Amino acid sequence: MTKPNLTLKTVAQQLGVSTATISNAFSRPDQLSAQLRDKILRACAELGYQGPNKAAQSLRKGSSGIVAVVLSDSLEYMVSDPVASQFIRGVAKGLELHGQHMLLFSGSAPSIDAIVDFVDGFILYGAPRNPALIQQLARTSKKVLTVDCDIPGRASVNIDNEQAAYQLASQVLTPHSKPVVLGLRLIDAEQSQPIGAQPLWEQQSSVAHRRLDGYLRAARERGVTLPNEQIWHIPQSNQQFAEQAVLQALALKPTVLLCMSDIIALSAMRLVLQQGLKIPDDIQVVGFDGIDEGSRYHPTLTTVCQRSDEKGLQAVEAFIAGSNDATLLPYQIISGESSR
Amino acid sequence: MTKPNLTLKTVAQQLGVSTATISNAFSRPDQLSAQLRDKILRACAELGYQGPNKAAQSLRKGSSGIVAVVLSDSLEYMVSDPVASQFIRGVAKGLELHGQHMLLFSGSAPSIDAIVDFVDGFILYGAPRNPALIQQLARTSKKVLTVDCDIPGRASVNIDNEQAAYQLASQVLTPHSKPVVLGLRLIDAEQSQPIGAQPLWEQQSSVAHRRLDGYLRAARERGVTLPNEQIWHIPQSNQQFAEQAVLQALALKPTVLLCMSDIIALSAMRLVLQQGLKIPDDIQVVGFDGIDEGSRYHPTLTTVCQRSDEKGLQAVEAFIAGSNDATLLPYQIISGESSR
DNA sequence: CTGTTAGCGCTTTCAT
DNA sequence: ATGAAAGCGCTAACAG
Repeated sequence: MTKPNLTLKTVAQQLGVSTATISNAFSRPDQLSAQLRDKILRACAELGYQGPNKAAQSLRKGSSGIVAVVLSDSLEYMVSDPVASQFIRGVAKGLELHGQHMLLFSGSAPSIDAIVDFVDGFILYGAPRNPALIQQLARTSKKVLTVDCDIPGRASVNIDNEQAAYQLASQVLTPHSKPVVLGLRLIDAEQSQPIGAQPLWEQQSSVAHRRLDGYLRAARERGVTLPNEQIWHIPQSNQQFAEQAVLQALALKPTVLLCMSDIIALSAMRLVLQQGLKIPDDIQVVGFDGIDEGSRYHPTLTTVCQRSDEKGLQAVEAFIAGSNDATLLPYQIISGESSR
Repeated sequence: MTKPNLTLKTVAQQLGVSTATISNAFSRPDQLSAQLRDKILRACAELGYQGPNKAAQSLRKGSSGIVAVVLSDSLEYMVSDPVASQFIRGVAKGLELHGQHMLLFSGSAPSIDAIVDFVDGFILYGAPRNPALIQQLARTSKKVLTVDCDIPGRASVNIDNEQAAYQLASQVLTPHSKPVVLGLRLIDAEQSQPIGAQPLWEQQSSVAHRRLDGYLRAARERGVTLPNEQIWHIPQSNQQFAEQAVLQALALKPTVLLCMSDIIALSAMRLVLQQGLKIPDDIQVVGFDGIDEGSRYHPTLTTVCQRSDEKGLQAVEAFIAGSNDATLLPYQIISGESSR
C-alpha cells in the first residue's frame, strides 16, 4: 500500500528534474519559480512523497528544529497541577512561533542519550526525577535552558523564588506565630512526612528549596523558630498527599501554613475549615503559583502569582536567542482573605 | 570547552584504528577482542566521545530505537488521573525491557511530521486532541498501535469498553431508575454540560463513546430512557469539572450516576454526600478504571478495574511483536458499597 | 533558474 | 580480527 523507497532522488527521477530542485521546492521557495514549485509539490503529493526525510536533513544541516522539554517525571509530578500544563502550552506556542517543534521527555528516563542527537536543545522544567539527567545536561554541547530548576552555567528563566517566598512569609509571620511549611519534594520519600533529620533532596537545583530558604529567612527575621519538625515534605502536588500532610501538621496546632503550591493550600484550607477552625483568625494560609481556583475560593487565597504560560513563552525566547544568563520574571503577591 | 567534531572517524584516527573497529566496539562486541574493546571504550570516554551519533546511526540502519507515545494532549487531559501516568510507566518499563526508548508527543501538536522520521513507530494513547493526527497515523508507513482509541486497520490494545460499561450499568439499572451519565470528552466544549443536540466529538475513535454505547445498551434492555439531556460532557477528568457537572446534574434528581472515570465518581460521591443524600439508597454511583482511592473511600466505589500499568506493558509487547490485531485485555467488575 | 557533486556520521559487506 | 569503500537521504556550494 505505501510506496516503497520514496526519496528525494527517486522522486527527482520520476519528475525528470534534479534532486536539488526538489529539495529547493520544499526548503527554499525563493530558489525556483512559483509555478515549478507548485507543480513539483503537487506531483509529490500525488506520489505520496511527504517531503525530505527529517533524519537525513538533520544529519546534513546539523539541526532538527526539535526542542526537548524535560519534565520532572513522565506525568506523575504534574498531576493535578494546572501550572505545568499551562507552562507547556506556553512553550508549545512559543516554539510554534519560531517554526520549531516540541518533544516531551521524561525526567525519569535513564539518560538523554537516546534523543540528544535528534534535538537542537533542551528546556528543563523542574528538577528531573532522575538526577543523573542534570549531570548530562550540564555537559552536553547542545543548548540547555532551565526553568524552576538550576544548572550552574546554564541559562535559566525563573521568578526569584527565594525573595517571593520571603516576602509572603514576612507578611504573615509575627514573633508569636507557629508556622508549618507544607513543602513540595523536599526529600526523597513516597509519603507526606516532616523532613526531620533527612538530607534534603537535590538541594542545589530544586525551586522548592529556594522557597524554603525564603520562608526560613523571613522566620529568622521575625524571630520565629522553624525547625525541621515543622517542615513537611509532600511528594506530589495533589489533594491526597496534601491532605495527608495537613492532617499530620494540624496536630502541632500551627497558626500559619506556608504552602508551596496553591493546590496544597486549597486542600489545606478545605481541611482546616472542615475541622471548624477559622481562617485567618485561627490559622493563616498562603499558597504559591496563583491558580484561578485560589481567587474563587472562599476565603480567597493569599499567594504568589506567576504567569506560567508567559513563563513558557519567555523560556522559548531565551532559548532561541541562545541567551546564557538568568532571566528573572516578575511576580506578584496577591493578598487574599486567607491571611491577615 | 566541549571538544569540537568528535566523530567516529576522528576518534579512529586518534586511536590509530579503522572506523569499523570503533563502530564495532560500541555496537557489536562480538566482532573484536574483549580487551581491545575495553581499551577503545576507555579511550573514547577519556576523549569525551559519547558513542555513535544517533541521527547518523538511524539514517544508516533505518531504525532509531525510539517509540513515540502520543498523548491526548500535552498534559491537560491527564491531569489528576493516576491512570495515565500508570500506563506511561508501564510503557516505559516495557520499552526498557526491549532496549527501546520512549518519547512523549503531544496530541495537540499540529502534525507528526516533525518526529516521524526519528522514531520507529507510535503508540497512541487515547484520542488525540488534534484529530488530524489520527489521519496521519492511519497512513504512515511506520508501526502504529492504539490504546483506548481506535484507528481502522491498526493494531490495538484495549479492554472491551462497551461490554464493561454495559455490565456495570446493567447491574445498577432497574426500570424505575433515572440515570445520569457523567461522560468524558463527548463533545467539543470547554465546560461541563449536557451534550444536548450537539454532535458527538470524534465518535469513531474515542473510548468514551464505547462506554456510552454500553450504558445505552443496558438502559435499552432495562427499559430505561437515557436522553441526551441526561448525558453530561466533562472536558477533563478532574475534580473541578466533575463537580461542575455533578452540581448541574443533581437538579435532575437522578438515582444513578454512571461516571466514566473514578476521579469523576469520587468527586460526585463527595458532593452527593455533602448534599445530605444517601449512597446507594438515594443515589447509586459507579466509576471506571479502578484506582486505589476508590477502594479506600467510604462508601467503596463500584467500578470497572483495569490494570493500567499492565496495559502499558502489553501495548509494548504487541507493538514490538508487530502485531496487527486487536488485543482485548481482561477487566474486572468491582462491586462496592456505592451501588446495590 | 537548474544540475553536479561532495560530504553530514555512521554501518556493513567484502577482502585481507 | 581488521580495513577499505559504498552508500543511508539529504543540502549547499558551485558551475552552468
